[in-house]
Amino acid sequence: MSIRDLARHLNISIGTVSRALNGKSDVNPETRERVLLAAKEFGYVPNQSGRSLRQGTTNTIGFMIESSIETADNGGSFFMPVFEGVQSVFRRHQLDLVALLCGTDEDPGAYLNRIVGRRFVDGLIISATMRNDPRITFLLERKIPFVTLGRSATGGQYPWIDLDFEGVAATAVARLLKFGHQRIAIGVPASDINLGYVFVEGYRRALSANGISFDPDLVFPANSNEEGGYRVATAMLAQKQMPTAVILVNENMAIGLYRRFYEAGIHPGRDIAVVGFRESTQSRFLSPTLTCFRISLRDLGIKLAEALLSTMPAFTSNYPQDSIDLVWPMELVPGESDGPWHGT
Amino acid sequence: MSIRDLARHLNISIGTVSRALNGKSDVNPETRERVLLAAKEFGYVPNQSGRSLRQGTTNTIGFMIESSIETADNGGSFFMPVFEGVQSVFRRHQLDLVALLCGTDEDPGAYLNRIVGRRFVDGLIISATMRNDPRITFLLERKIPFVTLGRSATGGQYPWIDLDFEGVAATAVARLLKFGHQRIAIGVPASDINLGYVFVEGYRRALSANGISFDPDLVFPANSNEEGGYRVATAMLAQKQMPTAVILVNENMAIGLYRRFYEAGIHPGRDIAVVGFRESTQSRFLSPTLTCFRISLRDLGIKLAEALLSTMPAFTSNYPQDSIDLVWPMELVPGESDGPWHGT
DNA sequence: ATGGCTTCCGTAAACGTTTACGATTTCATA
DNA sequence: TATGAAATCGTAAACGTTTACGGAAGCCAT
Repeated sequence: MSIRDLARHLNISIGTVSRALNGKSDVNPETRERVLLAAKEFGYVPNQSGRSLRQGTTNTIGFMIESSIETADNGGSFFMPVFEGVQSVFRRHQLDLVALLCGTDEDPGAYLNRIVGRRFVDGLIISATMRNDPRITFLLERKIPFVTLGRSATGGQYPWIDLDFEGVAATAVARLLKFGHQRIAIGVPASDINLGYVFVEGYRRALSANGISFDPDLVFPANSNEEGGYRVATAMLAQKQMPTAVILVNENMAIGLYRRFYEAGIHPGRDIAVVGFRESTQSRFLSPTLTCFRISLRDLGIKLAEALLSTMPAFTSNYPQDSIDLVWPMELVPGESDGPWHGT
Repeated sequence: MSIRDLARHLNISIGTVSRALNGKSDVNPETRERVLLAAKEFGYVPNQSGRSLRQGTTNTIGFMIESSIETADNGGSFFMPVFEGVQSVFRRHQLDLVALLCGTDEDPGAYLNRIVGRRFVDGLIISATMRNDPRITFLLERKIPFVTLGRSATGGQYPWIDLDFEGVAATAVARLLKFGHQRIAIGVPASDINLGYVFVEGYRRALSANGISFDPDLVFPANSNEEGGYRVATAMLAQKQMPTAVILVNENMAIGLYRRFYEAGIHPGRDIAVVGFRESTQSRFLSPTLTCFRISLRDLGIKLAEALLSTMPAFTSNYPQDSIDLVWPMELVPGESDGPWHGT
C-alpha cells in the first residue's frame, strides 16, 4: 500500500496525494477529503524510509540510556517515567522516540557513531553524563542536535538539564546539622559520572558554610546499587568513631545500607540517620521509610524534550532557545530514616 | 559523505563500491581493499534510509516494553538485562535494537500500527503479554515476524518464550507445605496480564496435587508493585484466620508487604513465610532476604533473539525453527523470609 | 584464430516519498 | 472580450542505496 496505489485508486497524481496528506495549501479541500478518507480506509501509513530519504530527516529521536552492570538493576525505574514525559511531547510533533541501550560489551562512542552515521535519528538525548564525555564532543562536531540529562565538564555549547544534586546535598547536610549530627558521611558513585562530583561539591560547600571542616574519610565511593550501600555501611562500621548520619545518592544504596546495619543490630532512624535520593514507590515502603527528595520525572522528561526541540531547526520557532540550561530543584520528603541525634 | 562521493574519489562506479562494501564476490580483491580503506578513512556509514528503501528491510528490531503506571517503577530492572541479551545476539547480525515504549496515553494497538506501518522495524519482541492480546492478532495478519515474552491465550501460530510461573508457584507451594504451612495465600497481578493466570493455575494444581482444596479467599489480586504488596498484607491481616504463608509474583510486592507487616509488628520469616519472585540485587539485601527464584535475564534475552531470528526469512537458515516455544525453568534461592511453621 | 568461460566492472532501474516547476482551469476585472 | 491573478493539479527530479544485466578484457582449449 504505497502512495502510488492510493493515487491510482483515486485517479489523481501521487503529487496531489502527497500534498493532500501533508496539509499543503494548494489542494482542493474536496479532493483532500477524498484522499484522507481513502488513506484511512486502506490504512495507509507513509513509508518512513522513502520519506527520510527525500527529506533528509527521520522523524525519530533517540534516548540513549545506559545499561551498565552497575545500574542495570535500578536504572529502569528512573528512566521509564522520564521516557514517558519525553514521548508525550514528541508525539505532538509526529516524532517517534526510541530508547537506545548501548550494550556493556560495546564502546559507547562506536555505538553512537553507527547510530548517527546511519542517519537513524534526528536528535539525541544523552543521559548518565560523564565528567569528560566523548559523546558530547562527537555530537558537537557532527552538529547533531542533542541535549544531555546531567551537565558535564566537557567543553562546548550545548543544552543540558540536571537535577540539583548540589542542592540536595546541601539541604540534607543542613537538615542533619540541625538535628545535631556532626559526623555526616556521604555515599557517592565510584564511577566518573558527573553527578558524583556535583553531589560531593554540594556536600562540601554546605559543610563549610556551617563552619565544619571537610573530612575526606567521610566520603564513601561505591557502586550506586544495593551492594554499594552495603559496602558503605561496612566501611562506616569499621571506623573508630562511626558517623551518626549518612547521605546517599540513591534509594537502592539505602536498601543495602539498611541491610548491613540490620545485620549489625543498628536501627536506621534511631541509631543512625539516613537521607537518600530519590523518592519512589520503594522509598515510601522501606522500613524505616526513607527521607529523600521528590521529583516529577515525567515533568523532567517534558523539559528535556522541549530543550532538544529548541535546538532543532525545524522546531526552533515553537520552542525558543532561551535558558535551556536548567538545574532542576527538588523538594525534601521527610521519612522515618533520620531524626535528632541522641547519642553520646 | 555518500557512496557517490566515495566512488568519485576512487574513480570507480558506485555499483562497484556497493558490492565491495557488501562483500559480494564479483569484485577484485585489490579494489575491495581500496574501497574498504577509503570508507574507513572518510568514516563512511551507509545511509539506512536509502538502504531500507531499496531492500525493503530496515535492519532494526523493536522491543516493545510496557510503561504502564503500575510497573513503571520496577519494570526497568527486569527489562534492562533482557535487552542486553537480545542486543548481544542482534549485533552479530548487524541488526540494531530499539526499545519502544508505548506511552500510557496512547493505545498500544494504534502505536503498533504506526510503527509497523512506517516500516520502522523488521521484527518485534512483545512483552507483558495479555491473555487476550490484540497486538498478536494484528502482527499475525500483517505477517510481521515477532516473538512474545510470555505466552497468551490469543490464538494463532507464533513463537513465545515464557517464564515458568506455573513451576514457580508449584515449587513454592510444595516448599511451604513441607514447612508445615496449610493456609498459603498468593498475590497475583490484578491486570489481564497472562502470567497472572499461569501463576494462579500452578498454585491451584500444586495444592490439589497435595490434597488441599483451593480457597479463592486466599488469592489476592493487586498491582504488582510495593503498594500492591502493602494492600495484600492489609487484606491478609483482615481475615479471621490469617494465612501463615504467602507467595508473591514479584519482589517489589514483597517490599510493600514487609512494610505492612512491620507496621503490624509481624516479622516475615518468623511469624509469616514469604516467597517471592524474582531474585535480584534487591532481594538479597532485604531484611529478611527474600526466598525467591533465580533466572538469568541475559540468557532469556538471547533466547528471545534467537526465537525471533528463526522466524525471519533472512536468518532462518542459521536459526532452525524447531521448538521455539519455551518455558523457562527457574531455580529456587532460599532466603530468610520463609521457614518452618511454628504457630498454633 | 575462434569460441567460450571467467573475472571484473559500469549502467541504469528501482524502492516510496517530497517538492520545485510548469500547465491548466477558473474567475474577477478592465 | 482580453488580461492577469488565483486555485488546483500533474510532471519529473531527487534523496542514497542495491542489484539485474550486459559489456569488456583476459585466458585457455580447440
